[in-house]
Amino acid sequence: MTLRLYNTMTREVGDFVPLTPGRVSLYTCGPTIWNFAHIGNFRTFLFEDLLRRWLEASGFDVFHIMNLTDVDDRTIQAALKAGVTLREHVEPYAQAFFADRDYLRIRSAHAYPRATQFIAPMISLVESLLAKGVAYRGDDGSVYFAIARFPEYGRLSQLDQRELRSGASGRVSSDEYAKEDARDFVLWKAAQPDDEAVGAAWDAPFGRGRPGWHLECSAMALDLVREKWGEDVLDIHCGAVDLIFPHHEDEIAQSCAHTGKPDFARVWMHAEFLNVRGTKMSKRFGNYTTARDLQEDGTDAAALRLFFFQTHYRQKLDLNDESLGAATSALRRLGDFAARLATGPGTVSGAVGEGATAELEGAAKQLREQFAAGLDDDLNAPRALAALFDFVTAGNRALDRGAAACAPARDAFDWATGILDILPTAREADAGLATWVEERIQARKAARQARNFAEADAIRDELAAKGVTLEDGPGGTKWRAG
RNA sequence: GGCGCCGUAGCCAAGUGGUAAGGCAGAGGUCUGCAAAACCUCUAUUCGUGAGUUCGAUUCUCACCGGCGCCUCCA
Repeated sequence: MTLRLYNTMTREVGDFVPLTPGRVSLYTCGPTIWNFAHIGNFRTFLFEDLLRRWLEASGFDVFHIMNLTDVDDRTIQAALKAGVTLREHVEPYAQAFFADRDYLRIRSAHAYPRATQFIAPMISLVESLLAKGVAYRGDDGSVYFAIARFPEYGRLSQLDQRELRSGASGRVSSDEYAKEDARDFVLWKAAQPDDEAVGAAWDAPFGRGRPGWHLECSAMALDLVREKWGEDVLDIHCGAVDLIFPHHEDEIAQSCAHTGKPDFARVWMHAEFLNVRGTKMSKRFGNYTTARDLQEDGTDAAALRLFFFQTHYRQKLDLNDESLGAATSALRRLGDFAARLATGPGTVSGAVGEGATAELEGAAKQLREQFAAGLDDDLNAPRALAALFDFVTAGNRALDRGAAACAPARDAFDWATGILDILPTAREADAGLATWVEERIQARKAARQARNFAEADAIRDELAAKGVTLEDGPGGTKWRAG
């Protein structure tokens, strides 16, 4: 089986071949830490988390970099408004992002570079581009990249096939007069009073100022990958679809003009948006939910992961009132099965049990194959999940028939659920509640033995009122809260 | 206006040139004192509409309808 990935550059799914066999440099555009990230942002980060995990599960040594954008219009304006320095404003949001990341079980990247920590490499990059003649100093003191001098410009977004309508997005700022061409983008912005006020200006040979947004990714990625492996091309570069143009297009222009290499990244992958009733989730539209909102509502992070993974990453996904609830129900099914597999008998004697155990082992083998086939196919998590649920059904059936919860089944299930990381979060049971529930269960047991079912049902109702569900099984009565 | 994506059961969502995975919800059954969980069965003759290519299309082509995204600092 070979991993195949969709490459935005070629608009095709192809075999993934890293620059150097066995290892992968993965650069993922991170959040701008001017505020809390919303779960639309996290859809992309969760997709990248799965990519990272699957690459590692496939045997690659992955070097994962995620930048944190700490200098841009939004961070500066927010700091200004709050009356603090850029650094002071941004730090709590960086910490909040890490906390959200941990809550959502996203594996930590190996590096979280911030633009302000890489001023020197960015200045070098600008100097290189100036020396090569693809950048110029505008009348306003800013440094711009001259698109006209980089013929390859537009390959990623197929710009050659389209007509740019300036201002069509309605998000264009006004100070565009200093550029030679309206499409040129800024590499280094001449310092403004607002920048100075929050400590967001640095001296450079070509004038005091601050880095443009696109510059940071090129400079940090090249710097870190060179330091790590001595390379100047990334294996995979990810982001959400809105970054294809202009962000990634501009990164390519800067980086390739500098390195002289045909590619900045060998594979470009982009996640689709999370929509809310048809419109993309966005701070601008006010239709957003943050990770901490979900956490406060008691949403299991695993349910959100499951919800996201049930839709392919290149497909728009709509969040509505029912979607998370449905994922929570599905999660419970997985959790119940996990518990059953973990506590079930390890060995069973007798022909019936043995036949069923063989069946369970067969299902486990199929799980491994189907799950891998799904993820190998451009990270088709919905297919992988279908394989997982097929295994749950087959597993329950086999266990019902007396199968032993054998090691091959446990290992395959742990492997698959571990890669997706979608088992319910183990909850710290409230000690007082547990004691009370156990006491009530004993009382009910006594009532049942006395065949006083009215009393037994009353106790069950009493527990249900507290959100406790009972399950009578051969091994006694089990209970579940919430 | 340019470029691109999407439209599959009540809801969410895979998918293939040869006749529709999975999840949620729902119905019936087995088990149970009754439940819960689990298991079994059922729930799209059909994949936005129309036409075309083909022995055959949900899957390819065209048109149309509907939704969405990007078009210079939005994950």
